[in-house]
Amino acid sequence: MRIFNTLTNKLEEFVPIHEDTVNMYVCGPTVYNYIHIGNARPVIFFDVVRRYFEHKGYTVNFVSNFTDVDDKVITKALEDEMSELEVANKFIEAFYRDAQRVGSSTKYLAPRVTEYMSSIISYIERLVEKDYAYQVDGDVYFRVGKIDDYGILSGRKVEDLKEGARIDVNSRKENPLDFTLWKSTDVGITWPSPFGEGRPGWHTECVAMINDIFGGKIDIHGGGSEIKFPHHENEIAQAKALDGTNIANYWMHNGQLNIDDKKMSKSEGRIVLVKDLDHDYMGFRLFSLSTHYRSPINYTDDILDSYVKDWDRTRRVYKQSYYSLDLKDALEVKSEQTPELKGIELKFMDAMDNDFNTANAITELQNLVKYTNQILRKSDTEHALKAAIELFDTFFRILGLDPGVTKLSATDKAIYMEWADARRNKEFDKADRLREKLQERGIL
RNA sequence: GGUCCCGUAGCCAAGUGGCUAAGGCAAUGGACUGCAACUCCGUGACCGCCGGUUCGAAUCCGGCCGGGACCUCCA
Repeated sequence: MRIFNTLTNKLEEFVPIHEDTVNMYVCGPTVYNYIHIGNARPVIFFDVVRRYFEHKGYTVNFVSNFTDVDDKVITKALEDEMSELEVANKFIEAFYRDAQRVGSSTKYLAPRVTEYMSSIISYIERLVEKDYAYQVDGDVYFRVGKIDDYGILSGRKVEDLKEGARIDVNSRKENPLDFTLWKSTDVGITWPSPFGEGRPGWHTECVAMINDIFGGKIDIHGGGSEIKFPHHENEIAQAKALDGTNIANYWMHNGQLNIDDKKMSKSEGRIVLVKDLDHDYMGFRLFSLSTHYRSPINYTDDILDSYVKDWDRTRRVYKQSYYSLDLKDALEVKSEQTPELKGIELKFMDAMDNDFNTANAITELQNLVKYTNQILRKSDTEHALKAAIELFDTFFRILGLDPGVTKLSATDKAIYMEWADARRNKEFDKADRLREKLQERGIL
């Protein structure tokens, strides 16, 4: 299985640190608002990464944090006259709801910054002890100049960065590239520390948590490409300062989601929240996985609509197959693999093995849709249909898609039989009434 | 200004040196059908432009045009 490692910019064969286990960490949201569809992209993609590793038999230790202390959280708390904790709780709850709506599992470890304050503080202390960080009036900054290959992840050179850096007149930093580890402040929530009252900068939480939870280097560190620099670069710098590692063997970054070919912008009204997607969550998930994760993806209502239709088609054939067996009480029939199904399965897994090429995997899902529709039109295909359903189940489990189909009740079956009889007897008025009933029940 | 990415049919999108360039949506012709819906079969591409490398390029190199990201809080 190959993964594109953004640390080396190469496709690399995946070799876990511990056999049969994948330790992965994905940078999570800052919880000061409802998540938008751009936030949902890594939530969906890395969920699929985990699902695929699990499909391959790995135990996956998946961790994704909540940044619950930060300027934006504090500002929001002041605006809404709530405590930071209340703001965080509100939006963490909303996050879980939205994540589940788009089909992502929320059963993973989700540490909060506020729960790891002592780890973060001691991490900073150790950086100071090793002289990789310095204190100025209660602030603590990281000394970027001490890291030889700073810029290794984002492919930047320190000289280039200096040219682009803004000149901060009141800077207390030795070097404009140095970043804040601890910020002295009296606005909003603060914690006592050896450096004074204040709160941590953004860049230390992830490394401190990874250190605490995993006790060292992990297999995969993921996140959006826009936080490659400076956030992930700074994580690497800190870890390198403390123990000389890159924290993770494989770095994975997903591309951005744009709206109308432009970056999302709250101020320009170009933003779509997950909670406002109405009921098109599975269509959105399909859309989100239809472009390779490293490429940018463009959202418009029309584009989403075409995937909503595609998903309708997919769940419809699944539903029809399932019900056609259920109506004959044949759901437990022995499945019989066909060469076509085998070919579809192999190509699907090949695509996933090749750096999680979900776009090509979805093509195989679509091929499965077409093939299943073909056998559905033929008679005496129960065994192949059962195999097709099983393959759908596998694909759905890996991609996190849920067709929401369950067994028919005795009443459902009775109405269906009555409808079939009425049609056979050409009692069309009666048939139409029954058809309507079946449609209401979501069976047709 | 610095660093980097992308440009494939009306729309979305795979493919990154070699059979007739996947797949979906839309459109359109046909089949099926009590009417619908669904479904099936068929129909669509001078791969942004110009030049180069090569026996051979959508794929590699150079230039141009167009779009975008990061460098600054932002997933």
